[in-house]
Amino acid sequence: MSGRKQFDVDEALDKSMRAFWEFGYADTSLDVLTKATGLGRGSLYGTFGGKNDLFVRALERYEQTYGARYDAAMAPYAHDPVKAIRAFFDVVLDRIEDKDVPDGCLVAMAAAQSATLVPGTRERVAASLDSQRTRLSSALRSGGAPTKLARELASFAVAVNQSLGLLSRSGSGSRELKTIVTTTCRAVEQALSART
Amino acid sequence: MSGRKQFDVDEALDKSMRAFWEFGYADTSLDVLTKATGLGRGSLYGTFGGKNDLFVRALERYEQTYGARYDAAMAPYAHDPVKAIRAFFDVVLDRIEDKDVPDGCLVAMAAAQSATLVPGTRERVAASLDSQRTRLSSALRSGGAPTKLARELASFAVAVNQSLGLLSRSGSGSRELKTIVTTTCRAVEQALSART
DNA sequence: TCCAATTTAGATTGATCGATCCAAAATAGT
DNA sequence: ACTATTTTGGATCGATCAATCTAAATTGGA
Repeated sequence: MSGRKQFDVDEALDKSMRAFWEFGYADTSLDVLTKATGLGRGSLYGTFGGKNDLFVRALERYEQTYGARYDAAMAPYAHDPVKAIRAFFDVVLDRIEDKDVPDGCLVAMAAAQSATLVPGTRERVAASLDSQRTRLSSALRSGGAPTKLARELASFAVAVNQSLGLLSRSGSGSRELKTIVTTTCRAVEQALSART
Repeated sequence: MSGRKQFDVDEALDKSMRAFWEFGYADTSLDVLTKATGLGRGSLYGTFGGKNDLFVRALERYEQTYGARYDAAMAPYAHDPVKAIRAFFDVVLDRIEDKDVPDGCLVAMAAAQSATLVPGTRERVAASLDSQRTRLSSALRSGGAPTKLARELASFAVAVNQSLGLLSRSGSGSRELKTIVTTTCRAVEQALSART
């Protein structure tokens, strides 16, 4: 081998992301990572740094990938906040039902494990949650919701979203998750309409 | 020492519960447990069996302790479902603010770590979530909600409750948690009133 | 064609894990 | 007072962890 990488870095990152997503940080051993990517330890360390660096990269990739999907799904409903929220949750439900990808949500997983992550990484996860709040909040505001209410409802929706990721891990069926989403969207709708 | 235990079994269980609650299953090593309880490994194994047995006992203790508080708090509102739900969440918020006890929720923690628990324990956690759903559902029904709606709203409230435990772990302040609870209670209220 | 540069896979290291084991300690019953 | 019984704390075991290191492999440039 030579001065050229023998593997696709992006593909390796994607496979690492799925491994972390499936098993969480602590239980994704380097053995799991080498098997998932097909690479040796040397290649992983040389390319990404340590395990935590790789995890942060995976988080970023996750945020980027699904952040783009959220934006795309919500874009058509810039002045219909309820539909925007519904579109947001539909992306989430689709992802949870997607057989090609692990259950749950990488960010929810990371949040639940905050206490045992490498110190700096905890803030990284919190930032990820915050960016989600911001996304939803601005979607609601662009639909006419007052700032304070938009923030409250965004907070609320992010909370529900986290629990969807968590519940789908502990045996809840997609029917139950859908019911929760429907209830949530109704709540948002009524909160907004009560306001006008 | 002799045929009599030299320590209070219940106290040791309580301290173990708090350790699991704070660090989660995987990151509560036997070293942590021995330090938390002040006992040696021999005593822990002799009294409780292995680590997983102790964890299950801790889960049961948690469920029993807070289950009783939920019941007590909701009892006065047998025919006011909205107030009952609010009382439920007030217990949760009180617990989260309680300085004597770790952040978050042991069940939420366990649910998030389902994938890496000893196989039989996962079902135990799911059962715990289910008992919470049942509790809320019957409180709603006794307040006059139709069965199906009661189940839906109970599911919804359990989901929000899980996320409170999760968010409090990843840096959300109690103000944000309170807002989420308020939004949730409003949602329940409106869902119930829309029904009549 | 051959060497320098770089990647790679696997061996290795020190630490930590859950679990087991054992000798010392201490009381209850005789 | 003495012995049998049980508890106790620490030593120890094999396994696994993240991380480092090394030698072989490979190809681009001279």
